[in-house]
Amino acid sequence: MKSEEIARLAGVSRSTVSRVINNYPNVPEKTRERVMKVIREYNYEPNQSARVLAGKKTNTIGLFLFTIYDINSPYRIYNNGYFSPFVDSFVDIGNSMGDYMLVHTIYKPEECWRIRQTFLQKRIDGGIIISTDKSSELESIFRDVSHPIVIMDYDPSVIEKTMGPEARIAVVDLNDEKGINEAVDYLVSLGHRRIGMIAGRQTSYSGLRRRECFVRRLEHHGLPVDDRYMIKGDFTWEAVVPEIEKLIYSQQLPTAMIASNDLMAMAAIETFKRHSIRVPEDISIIGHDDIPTAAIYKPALTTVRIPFFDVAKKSMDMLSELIENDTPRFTVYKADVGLEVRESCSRI
Amino acid sequence: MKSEEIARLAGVSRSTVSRVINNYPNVPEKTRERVMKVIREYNYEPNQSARVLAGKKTNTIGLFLFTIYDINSPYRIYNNGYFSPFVDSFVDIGNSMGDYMLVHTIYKPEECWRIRQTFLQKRIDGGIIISTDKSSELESIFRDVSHPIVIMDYDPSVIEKTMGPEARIAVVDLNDEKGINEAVDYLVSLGHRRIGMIAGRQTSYSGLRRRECFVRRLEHHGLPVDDRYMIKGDFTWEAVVPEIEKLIYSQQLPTAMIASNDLMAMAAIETFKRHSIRVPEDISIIGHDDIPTAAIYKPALTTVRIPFFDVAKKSMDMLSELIENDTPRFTVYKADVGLEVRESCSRI
DNA sequence: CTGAAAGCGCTTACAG
DNA sequence: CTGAAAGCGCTTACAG
Repeated sequence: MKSEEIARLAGVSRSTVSRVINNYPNVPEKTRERVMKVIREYNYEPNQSARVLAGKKTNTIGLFLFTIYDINSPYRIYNNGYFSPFVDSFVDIGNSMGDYMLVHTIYKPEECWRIRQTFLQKRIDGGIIISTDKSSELESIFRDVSHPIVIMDYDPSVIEKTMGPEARIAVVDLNDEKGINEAVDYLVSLGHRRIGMIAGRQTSYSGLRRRECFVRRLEHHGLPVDDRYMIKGDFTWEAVVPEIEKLIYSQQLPTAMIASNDLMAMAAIETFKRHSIRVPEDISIIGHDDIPTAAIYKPALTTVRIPFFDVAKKSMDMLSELIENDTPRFTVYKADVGLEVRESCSRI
Repeated sequence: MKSEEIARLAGVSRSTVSRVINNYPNVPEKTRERVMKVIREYNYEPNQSARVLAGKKTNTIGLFLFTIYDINSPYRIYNNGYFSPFVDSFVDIGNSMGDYMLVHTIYKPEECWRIRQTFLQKRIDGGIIISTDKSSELESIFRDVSHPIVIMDYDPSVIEKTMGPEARIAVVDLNDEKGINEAVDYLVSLGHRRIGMIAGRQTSYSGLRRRECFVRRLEHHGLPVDDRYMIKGDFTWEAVVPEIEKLIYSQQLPTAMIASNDLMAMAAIETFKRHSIRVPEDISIIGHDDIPTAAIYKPALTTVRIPFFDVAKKSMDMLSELIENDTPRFTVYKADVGLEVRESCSRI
């Protein structure tokens, strides 16, 4: 079934059918009705490719996720409580806006060409990129591609520097400073003075920055930044366990630790438990992100909450904005985060 | 940049450029090289819409998820440990096969027209449908749409009856009988005789069938099927809590229970714990699915394991098969499941 | 082995 | 308000 047949059956031209489909005003109600009747009767849907080729939008949004796991790891991307709420939210929001969502997983920077390809093939109107690590491959996309992009977890200043003159990019940033400050302040208010950190990968924007904020806040309170308590993690469970074990063997424990994500917080808690160090009785732990399991976990995790849905909504709104306006521009949005107090910390 | 310009720059016709792009054999290596060089130099990617309009495949697969949650529920689809490993796997597998994945969430049967629309607009070559409840809307799609579809969690016999003569449908089914039998047998081997079930929604294929298998297996062992121990759940956490509380107040507890999914198993465990009934000391619990959190949970959940990745892989293979062969056909694949023994059951 | 030409199914100035 | 016609950027018989 194509528009030509609809036209014939309704006794009009293809032009008129097209006007009806696109809801143009210049067609009388009676004609519109007649055409719609035929369209409904035959379950007609216009061919997407023909429409796009003739100049319409694709109504498709690309969602590109840079996973932190190896493709062979059994812990894959969406299992990661950080990504799945985002995928969830983005798909829902896109669908409810009438858009189709193309979801793509990127395992290595070298696969970035996939993003460019998707744009150049004109499969999507715009893209959401959830990245973690700084990569030159990604930055080359900011330079080349003039299509609307919203990016999360990337240093805004780097983007502003790298992006080409045609770029239409928005950055969604988290107010990490506020989140980390609240976490540190809370521990201080509970009497803690020996506070450590389980940091995220330092090649990532958020991993690096959360660590900086942490150090600054300790100094603000006049507390020592003890290198022995600064654990190098990489956002995954596996990397944390041996580091925490080393810490335990050193016999020098802090009284509290802040992790750069919840998974690492839980990995630490499990490791402490296995060595009969109780949380929160013996050591207090704060996570980051508030992934869905954080609340179910025992002890329920005190953590810095990311409002996943709101962040996704804001991102999609910004993307729509960029899609509608075809003038190059650059915007940064800083999303609010806040400490969610549960059971994993105690007064000293 | 379009093929015409590439042709001009390479000194050939658009036909030849097309032959190179599509990797047709009838073009000499030298010409191919020359064209490829220009293509690479200009980062040329053929326009997807033009290709499809001219008769090529879309290389896009639709993934349609029927969620069990209300769109307003804070527990949304991917948070549900059942869906997210599937989304994960499907996206990965599709991407690695060179396909694009269009992910769509369906909250109500009335939204089924979205699936039909996606097919009729020729956005996808085929679709994966992960359903839960029987719905006439979905069945009307099996009747109308002649596009390749793989469907999970749906009664194969119903599909075979409803599908139209042109349908190219494959069903991926789980060997629920084996899973439930192993669970019951395991509890019996631990000495349990008063075994209850926390059933899934009885409007869903798997909810209904797991219950049937459970009843049959109890009878096989000559054990009583006690209505007081048959809890009505609906696969969600919220519905289980009050039912378990009713059971607790009745003062008549079974010594073991099998839940139709892990979430309900955990909801039951949490509720028992709150009433100082210990798992597994006082009551043994078995879940179903082996969602990612099942292993981290305390007590680590003994559960019937669904091999998510393998099931997804098999589904995608069957879908590719259906896409390649355009003769109508119907296939059923029964995926293997098995009991994963952990800590949530004990000898009586 | 290669190119000219038709065609895929729409949309959109343009003319009336 | 409406239709004829050009055009979007490819692919694919077809002819040579």
